[in-house]
Amino acid sequence: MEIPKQYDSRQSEQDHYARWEAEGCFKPEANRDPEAPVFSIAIPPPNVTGNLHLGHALQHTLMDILARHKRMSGYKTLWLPGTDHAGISTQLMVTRQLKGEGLTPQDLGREKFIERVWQWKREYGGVITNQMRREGASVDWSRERFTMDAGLSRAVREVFVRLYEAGFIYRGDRMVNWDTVAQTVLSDLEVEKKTQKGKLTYLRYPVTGSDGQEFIVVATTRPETMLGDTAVAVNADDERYKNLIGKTIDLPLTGRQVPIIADEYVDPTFGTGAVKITPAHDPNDYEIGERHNLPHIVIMDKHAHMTEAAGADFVGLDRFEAREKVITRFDELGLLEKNEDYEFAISLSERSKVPIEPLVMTQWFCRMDAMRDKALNLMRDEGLPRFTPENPYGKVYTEWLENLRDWTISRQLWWGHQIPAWFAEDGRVFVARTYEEAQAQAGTDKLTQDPDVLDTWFSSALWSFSTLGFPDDTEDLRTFHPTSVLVTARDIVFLWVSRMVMTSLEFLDEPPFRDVFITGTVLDKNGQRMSKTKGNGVDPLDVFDKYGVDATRLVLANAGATDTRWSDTQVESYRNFANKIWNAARFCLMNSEGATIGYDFVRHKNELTLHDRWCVTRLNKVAGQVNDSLSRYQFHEAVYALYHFFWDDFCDWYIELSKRDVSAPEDSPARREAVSRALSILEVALRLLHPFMPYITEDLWRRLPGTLDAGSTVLHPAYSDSQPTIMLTAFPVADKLLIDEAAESEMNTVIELISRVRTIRAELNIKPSEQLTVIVGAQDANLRQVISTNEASIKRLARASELKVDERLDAPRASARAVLGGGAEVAVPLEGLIDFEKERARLSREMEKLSGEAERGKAQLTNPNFAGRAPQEKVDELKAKVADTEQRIAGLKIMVEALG
RNA sequence: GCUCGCUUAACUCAGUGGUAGAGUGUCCGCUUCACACGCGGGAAGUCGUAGGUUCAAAUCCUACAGCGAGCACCA
Repeated sequence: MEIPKQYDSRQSEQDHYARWEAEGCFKPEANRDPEAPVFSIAIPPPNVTGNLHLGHALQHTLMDILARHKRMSGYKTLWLPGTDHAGISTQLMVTRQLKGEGLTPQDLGREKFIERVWQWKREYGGVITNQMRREGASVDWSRERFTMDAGLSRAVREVFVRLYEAGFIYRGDRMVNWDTVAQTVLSDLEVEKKTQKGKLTYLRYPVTGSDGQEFIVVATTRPETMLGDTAVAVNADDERYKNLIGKTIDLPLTGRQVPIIADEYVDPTFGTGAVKITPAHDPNDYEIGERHNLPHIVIMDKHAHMTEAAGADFVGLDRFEAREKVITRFDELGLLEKNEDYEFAISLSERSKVPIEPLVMTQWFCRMDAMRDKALNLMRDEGLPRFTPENPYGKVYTEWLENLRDWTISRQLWWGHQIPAWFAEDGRVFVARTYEEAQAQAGTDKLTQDPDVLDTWFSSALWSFSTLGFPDDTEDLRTFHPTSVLVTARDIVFLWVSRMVMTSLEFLDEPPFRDVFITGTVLDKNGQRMSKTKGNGVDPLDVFDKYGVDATRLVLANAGATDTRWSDTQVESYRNFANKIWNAARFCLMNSEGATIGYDFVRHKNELTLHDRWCVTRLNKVAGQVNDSLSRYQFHEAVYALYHFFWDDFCDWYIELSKRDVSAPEDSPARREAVSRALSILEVALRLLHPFMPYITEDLWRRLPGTLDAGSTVLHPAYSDSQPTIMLTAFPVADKLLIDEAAESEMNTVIELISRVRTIRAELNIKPSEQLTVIVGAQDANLRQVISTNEASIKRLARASELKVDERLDAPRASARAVLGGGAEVAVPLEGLIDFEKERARLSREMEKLSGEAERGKAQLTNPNFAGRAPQEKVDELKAKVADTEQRIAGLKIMVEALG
């Protein structure tokens, strides 16, 4: 046979993906059953500038498992791929590229710049999608979407116009988060809080008319903003300041007098109980300013440089330089009370990592209250979307929605969806789907479009339906929406998940998905988040190269919703598993002449060996478990069940026991039958494994005899006119006719007997080549029957030349002994090898252990409370267990006596 | 500050109201005709601490400790 001894994952990863794609296996149209149920997933579109990381690989693996499982189960399955235009990061990236050529975006102008971004996208935008092919992702590439393509842009304009017309979208002046590096406004969700060590500076403000004798002291982390103060606020109930309310202070360095006002916001117990108010540069101060009609003095520009309003001494300074200078000046004036160390939370731009500057600006906003309420109702009335894991996501989702504020949707960028609003020369604004429509509305062609673009998440919020053809009423939209499940990372539950729910309810009157699965986070081996800055990231492609895609997928499937520390040893163990699968198949194939798959275990029920019946039972139970686990998104359960079925049941027992028949004479029917059965079980196992390990299963499946024959394939009926591929076979389900409980318990007896003998061998250091005599004593006739019937199996795996079975254990004194369940006893005569003392000690130790168990069991049984209150089933269970244990103890006692 | 999660064998993690499991590692023995990325056998855990509920708690409840996450933050 030309099959190599070791599985080469790279080889099989090369061969199959292109064919699957070319033959249309990923397309829902492959399913020809008009009645087929539908399963659809919209991919969380990765950032087009990005490279694949393990977080993507995790999400994609889980989605692919679900998609392949449903597809094989006969669902018309669509997994729709695509990428996101990622406004800020893409623009920054291309800007950086230009910088290398000594150019700025302004040098190019808007149009040329955007062209340049598209050029960049054409060149590098395919990186991540090609990496997805390597993962084996069964997405329908013919439906790939990009948030900036024509269809999605149209959906964005449509939604914007409708929301504007409904009064949800408005343009207005409000305090916003300004990113001084990216030069754009950001939404609240794009701002991250970080605790930072800094200074809390206490400034003395002289009360007007007190001749520098009376001060009010304020504390601040941003002393430079004092240049824009227009009030000092105190709490009306604060005795210390009550008499000052209504007076003014002389604001140092500015020559201004500003009022002392009373506001509830001020906490008298914190700091000095007096707060400087800078309405133009602080969100809280802004609110207070609104309440008291305070003037705004803008002392900082969009680059965080001081303006002329800050005074001649400060104009042009950076905010941090200004801070130092203010402190110095106060010190010089004797107005610096103190400057103490302080830890506080600072707002940083998620993207630029620089402190956010709160500024009052004219921006576009979206009112969220009405849409929010629909989403909250959906959760309250129908419990949708259903989050897995339920905690904490169901709760934080709801809480976040309840506290939702208006959404800043405009961005001062060039790359993105330009806002469909046009201004006339007189300042009037016209919102329309097209320029022509705006012209018609305005009655003039002297219109300028708003230069701003929309938040990238505005287009992402439409992703579940814009990708399917919205606003047109397409067949795809009718067929595949709502999608079945969303699989995504936890950091975008608010940013994306909640917004998709709101827009979908608003525009389609239905949720975008019923289920949301939130994946865990892949951490480094020390439990740290992987990040570029820390340099602790693991590149999935390296892992694929080293261990194979299939092995990597198993690690990720096993992680599921749980945070997981990445370790090579885990991938390695699954790489070994893949090799195990390879070699099990290799064994079957090496003997496959004249054999075929598709053995009918029901029809040949009476010809089967015990291990056949047992393995088929296990196989069907595992099929049931896998289906059940996947329906609950418990990926790790499915992986566990498959791993242990394949390795322990199929390889360690079934194949080992099949070897006797498989090594029968070449052309004997017994041999062909045995190999056909093994091949058939293997074939079903490969199908069960396929969603998890697509490459190795396809590779091996194609080598099995009979799989590629048009007449005898096991393709799912819905795909009967497709080319044979394991992808389109029927996913196995548990077949009651093939579950044989008696076979399981009989096989357990055989396994226990063999294991006991093996243990004796190992403990007494008997050479594997030594053939033993095994003597069994059992009162139970059925037990004797089972053992006799499987004599050949037992002899083979216990390496025994002789097996004697009788009602009583009749063995020479010089024997090693052990007890089995059901009152059976086993002895292995070992003349000259038995150290009677040691043997007695060994048996006594065993006896002690069992005695302890029996004692505890009996104590429980005699406890009237237990007998009275525990369910009968549990009582019976324990009774049986104690009886068996006592039987074993009795057996051991006799054995010790037999040693003399 | 609030909310949530985690704490089980040396390591990484499953798990369940009824006498503790896996993988890796470790120890012993193996060129057993698919596989040394393997085969057979073994050792190894007061299931974070303290209470409570229960016939029975590692599992449910309460408090505490440690770790982590999210949200909100007071100048």
